Amino acid sequence: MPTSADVARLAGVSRATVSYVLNNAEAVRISEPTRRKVRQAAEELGYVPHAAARSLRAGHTRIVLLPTSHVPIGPPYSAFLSELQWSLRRLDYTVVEYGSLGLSGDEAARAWAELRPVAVISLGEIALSAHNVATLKRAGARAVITMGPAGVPGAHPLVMDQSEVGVRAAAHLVERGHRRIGVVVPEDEGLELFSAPRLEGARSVADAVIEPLPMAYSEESAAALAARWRSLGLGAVFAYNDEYAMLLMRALLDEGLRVPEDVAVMGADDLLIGRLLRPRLSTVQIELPSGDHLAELVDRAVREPSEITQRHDLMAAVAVRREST
Amino acid sequence: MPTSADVARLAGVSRATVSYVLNNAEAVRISEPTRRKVRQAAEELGYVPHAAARSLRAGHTRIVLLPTSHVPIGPPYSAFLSELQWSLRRLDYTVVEYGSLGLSGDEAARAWAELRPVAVISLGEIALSAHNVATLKRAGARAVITMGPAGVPGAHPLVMDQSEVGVRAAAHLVERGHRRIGVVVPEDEGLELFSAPRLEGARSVADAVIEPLPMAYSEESAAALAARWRSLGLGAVFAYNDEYAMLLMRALLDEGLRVPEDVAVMGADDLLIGRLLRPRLSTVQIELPSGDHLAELVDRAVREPSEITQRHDLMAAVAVRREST
DNA sequence: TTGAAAGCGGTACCAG
DNA sequence: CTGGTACCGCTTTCAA
Repeated sequence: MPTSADVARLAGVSRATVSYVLNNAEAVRISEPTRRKVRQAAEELGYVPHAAARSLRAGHTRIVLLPTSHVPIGPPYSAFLSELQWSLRRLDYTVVEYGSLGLSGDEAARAWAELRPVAVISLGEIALSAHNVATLKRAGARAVITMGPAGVPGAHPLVMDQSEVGVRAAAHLVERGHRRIGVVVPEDEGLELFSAPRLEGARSVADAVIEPLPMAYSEESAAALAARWRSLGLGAVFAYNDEYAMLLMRALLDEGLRVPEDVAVMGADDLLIGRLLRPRLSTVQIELPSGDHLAELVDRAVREPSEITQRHDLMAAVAVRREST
Repeated sequence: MPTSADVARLAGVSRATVSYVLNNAEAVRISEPTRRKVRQAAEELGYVPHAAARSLRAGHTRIVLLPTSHVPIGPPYSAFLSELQWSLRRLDYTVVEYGSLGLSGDEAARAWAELRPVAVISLGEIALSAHNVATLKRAGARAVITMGPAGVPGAHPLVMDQSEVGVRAAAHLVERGHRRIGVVVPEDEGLELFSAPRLEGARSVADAVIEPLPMAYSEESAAALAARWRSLGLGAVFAYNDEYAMLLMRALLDEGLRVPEDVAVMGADDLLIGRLLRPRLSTVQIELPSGDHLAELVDRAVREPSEITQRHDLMAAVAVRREST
């Protein structure tokens, strides 16, 4: 691969001049003929600058690190994430997805710090300590953003509190006269990040008696749960999200139960599949900020780290009654 | 941030020794007391090596670049992708997601090359020319893998040919006695990468007369299509994937049509939602390789670029009859 | 067994 | 307006 020295040689100028021309340096005036020579030489050689060398010299990168677990977190969140990536890209950041499953907070912080990211956006898969945040900051991170339920000292808290979803669901069911409420908890690994707070949220609602119901994402598991439904004595169920809710509702209907007369069913995330069956599924609708919005927040934090410190609440949840409750 | 020089100073040794100790260099024998001193100094300072500096010196990176468009490509593919990322991470690669929407092949190749990735895995959002592949190779890419339907000269072709899905669907419907077949084509932007080959595949089936039917991912659009269904004179429909199929089937049932008597409905991707309605949805099941498998392929290509050159076929598709056809 | 020093590719200061 | 040069942090010969 040709370097800037090769370009300089071919153009008959110095490396400094090459750098000035190719970066459109404002501070320095370069004559038009020279500019042309340099550009043409670069073109001819197929010169491409070396990002690592540049950021080594600059002392900072444009990397935004996004730790990922490989969990199917559901359409609204993955849409949000990909929008976020896209928006960051437009602001000229380089998004690095760092699979961090199984790493401790210390290990993760160290591994991330090696890349000297200018910002880290953690969804909460990894529990970061204040010390970990400090490590990242020392390594050049101008913003460490956590999106879990808990705030971490030193980090910018952008709260995405899933417990609110559980609260809305349970409150809605209580309002409609139910006391004993089942809450489906996915057995599938990795989903606790979402399911645990949702369960806790439901538990926190006054007058509700909550019964956790483990269930896997399969027809068989749903059928098994439906088969023993009558013995549970539950008049209502909040099923983690719309997919689990639909799976369970289908099984309950097959079992001969009437929805909502015998059992009220509530989902979450307001997915389109909730409208495929009759009765239509009641759900908890979630309002996520746009990826653009968060990207701008990150950008501002990077440019002016001191400015943004207060806690931002990112998520709103509201119950939507359809026909299943 | 402390550098290796700081560690050296604190430990009372040279930078070279620090490097040897921290990288467990085999070629050099360092006394145990020295090792301890160095390790402790590094620990004490919270030293974290600088990845960019290291790879600048080494002359190569461990970056695998994954261009992304921000399109909802559906569960089986996104599961495959996240599994792939995870497997690459385990092989000690750094996965960089590069949002490349709207870039031309030339622009994309240039932007990617700046990072000097050791491998590029393109899903086919960007049409790469042989020249672009050459640019990437010159920039240090030991493997350029394309997963679209078409092979690119110089790249390792890993074929994921979506047209096979259309072929299977149409063939299944023809086999069951249908001639005039509607094919739902999503209006949603970005999905042509999948939908166009699926349509073409269906078109290629002998004895089938194909009618493309644009439809958006919404109840309204499905209802509108269902409302004019009787006037279309189609006995069967292949609906891009299970989600569109379910949306349409729901609308057709609401319209008073019987499935499969009046109209046979076929989906693709074998999603769980296909089993929520009655009749259960017939579908084209797709067999994707495991992320592990592809990651190993990439790894082998990186280590021995010459070895792998023949075209790998990654995807198998097979029609699964349930009750809707 | 350890240290000195060169150099990876760019950028930006200071001279001329 | 352009060139020389020091330096970013790390690895790796080569000498001592």
